[in-house]
Amino acid sequence: MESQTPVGRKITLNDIAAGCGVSRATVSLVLRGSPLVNKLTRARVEEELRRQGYVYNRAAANLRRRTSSSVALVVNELANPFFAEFAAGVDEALGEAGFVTLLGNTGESVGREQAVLQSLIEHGPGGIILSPAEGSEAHAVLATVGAHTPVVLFNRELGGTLPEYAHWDRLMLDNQRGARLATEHLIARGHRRIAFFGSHDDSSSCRERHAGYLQAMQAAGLPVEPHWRVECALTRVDAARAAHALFEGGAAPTAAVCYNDVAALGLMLGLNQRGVRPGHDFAITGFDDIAEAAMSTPSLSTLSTAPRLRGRQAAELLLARLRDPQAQAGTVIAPVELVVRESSCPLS
Amino acid sequence: MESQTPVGRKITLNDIAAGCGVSRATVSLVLRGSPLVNKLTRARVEEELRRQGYVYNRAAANLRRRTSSSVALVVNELANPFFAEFAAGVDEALGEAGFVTLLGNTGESVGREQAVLQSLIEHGPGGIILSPAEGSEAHAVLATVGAHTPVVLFNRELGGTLPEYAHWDRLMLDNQRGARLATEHLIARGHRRIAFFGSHDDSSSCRERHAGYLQAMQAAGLPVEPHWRVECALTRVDAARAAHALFEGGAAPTAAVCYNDVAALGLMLGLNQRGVRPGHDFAITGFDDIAEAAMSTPSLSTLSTAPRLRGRQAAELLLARLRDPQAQAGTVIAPVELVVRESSCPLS
DNA sequence: CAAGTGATTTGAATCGTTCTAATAACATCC
DNA sequence: GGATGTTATTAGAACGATTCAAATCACTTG
Repeated sequence: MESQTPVGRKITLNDIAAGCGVSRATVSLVLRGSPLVNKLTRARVEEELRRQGYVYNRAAANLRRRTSSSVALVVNELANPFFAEFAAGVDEALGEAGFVTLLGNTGESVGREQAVLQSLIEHGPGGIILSPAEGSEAHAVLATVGAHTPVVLFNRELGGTLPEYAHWDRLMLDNQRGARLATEHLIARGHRRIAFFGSHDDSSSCRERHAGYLQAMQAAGLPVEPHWRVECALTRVDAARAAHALFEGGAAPTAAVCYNDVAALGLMLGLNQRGVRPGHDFAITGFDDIAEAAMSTPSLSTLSTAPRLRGRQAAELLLARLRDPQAQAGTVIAPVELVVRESSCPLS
Repeated sequence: MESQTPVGRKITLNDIAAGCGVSRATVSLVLRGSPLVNKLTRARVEEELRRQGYVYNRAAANLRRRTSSSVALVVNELANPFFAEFAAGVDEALGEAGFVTLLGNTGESVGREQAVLQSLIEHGPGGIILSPAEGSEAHAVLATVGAHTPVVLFNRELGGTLPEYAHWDRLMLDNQRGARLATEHLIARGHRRIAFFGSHDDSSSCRERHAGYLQAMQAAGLPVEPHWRVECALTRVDAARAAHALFEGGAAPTAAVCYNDVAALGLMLGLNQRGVRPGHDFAITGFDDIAEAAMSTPSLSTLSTAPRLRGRQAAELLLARLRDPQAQAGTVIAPVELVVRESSCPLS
């Protein structure tokens, strides 16, 4: 029967060393599989490790080695499936590399973002993957994370500008192109009065998508009415509420390019409440391709972003940076792909 | 202009102490707001802290104090909105208490669960909140986390039994009662041939829900056909695929109690593909009340579990345990509430 | 003025690792 | 036999904080 210790102090290298008559240093070498140690000693030590139920104290090791084995992941809305998938991807890739994920959720609040970053940075993560809250400012973030910890920005830019010495990497989606593709698609289906729905212009990704939309509209020589730009918070409930604004004012749109899938699904709900049938009387596109997009009725035409893959990619970027801290900072623009489903019906 | 340090070593207590001519001990006292230190010294030290841009090294402090300021959160499927919400709730409550969340996602794999727990435990979390993967065994989990780290089990039981010395708390949903309520509701709406759809019997929560269903059926004197129990993985896609099995064999059911919302939404999709209209020709109930439940067409009748609140609650349980490690281990059964929407139509 | 008091400050040990430089034991070579 | 390697092992100082006992200082006070 293995001797287990139901209660008592934690086992340390000293206990093991004492337990089999070698020095602490030797045990440490065994732990890290050094070739310097004799086969027999190694076996004896390993047996003792098992017997006493030793567990490695990585925090102590990190302190001594001045390294880190964690990465902080700070997202603006974990409850959004896009970010949940993203987080799963990040955690997966970090885990494979032997890192652990420190989670922080800001709920789209700049204040909480500050608090969360502050708390996480004190735990000494090797780096930070940050999807900023709307309205988050570069100088504020830099002030709390400091210049020592590498940052990968995901999804959104920060407000203001970073000093040159902070070389932060970026992983962004091809927002402008995506929104342009969606708009062109709706135009090709015969729509001429097309709205842009959701989010706020505070967010860089929103501005980019809006720009793509405008680009396509202008290229097609189509006019754009002011009341075709409706802002809302990124929840289904708020999007449903905001839907009605599309029909107040002049000529009502027959289609909408939505900031993302959550906004699009909320818009569908709002339209249904008005008796307008999405995918029938009104065409809609989303952005993200979250799992629900394929499953909703009507299914949602959208831009696929492969959030889990993006998560892995963000993790890879950070790991690369940790390997080479001096490398030139880079921006990766992840491609997006138009997925046509039922919601982007032709003009009836 | 504040002097910032774009590059260089990390600032420690020693730097601060040297920088304003006091001892390391004094600076430490200032940091923790001790009343022992003189007002003037405190001011001088605080100024220096700001000037040098000091950041606290919580790992070092934890090592010395033999405490922990982190909690590991291990979930079986982060991409499931139910768990994403749960995670957000956990992180929120832990953050308020000054703890940081170490994330681990197992993707419903017992192997990954082991690996994830192993890696997390080495970072010395104060405790673990675990929603086990299907088929996870008590003795295996205990062996890797050890008896020193308190655990709160959420949502599912582990297989096998725990030794008495491991007093782990539990936060479970009132699965049996919930499923019974759902079934009784469908019976009250006139259904007599009711299926139980989704998940696998490996999972304790699934067995409990199934038991609740059987209980209601028996109480109403209704027969249960074997092919009315259809298992599937907890993704919409697999649920949609599995839907067809309901109609193979004898008398087809007119309603289904689903293991959870994801299964229910997938079932809807599968029914639509067969030309059966959920909420019209076929009644459905879910479990969890994820955000999409209210938004789907038809909207989904389900059992509300308030996942974010459960997350907070799990965190509270763990924090209470950290405050009093010797307290009797407890099991909390969180109430669930039937939310009637469109999907549970009367028998047509 | 010696001793007592309260308010501040500090030296040194410690947490559980890693790592450098030193030591020890033993074989090899001229 | 002494110089030279080779191979295994280890003592002890870090890492960046906390903490306790002890020291220092400025005042009272009998």
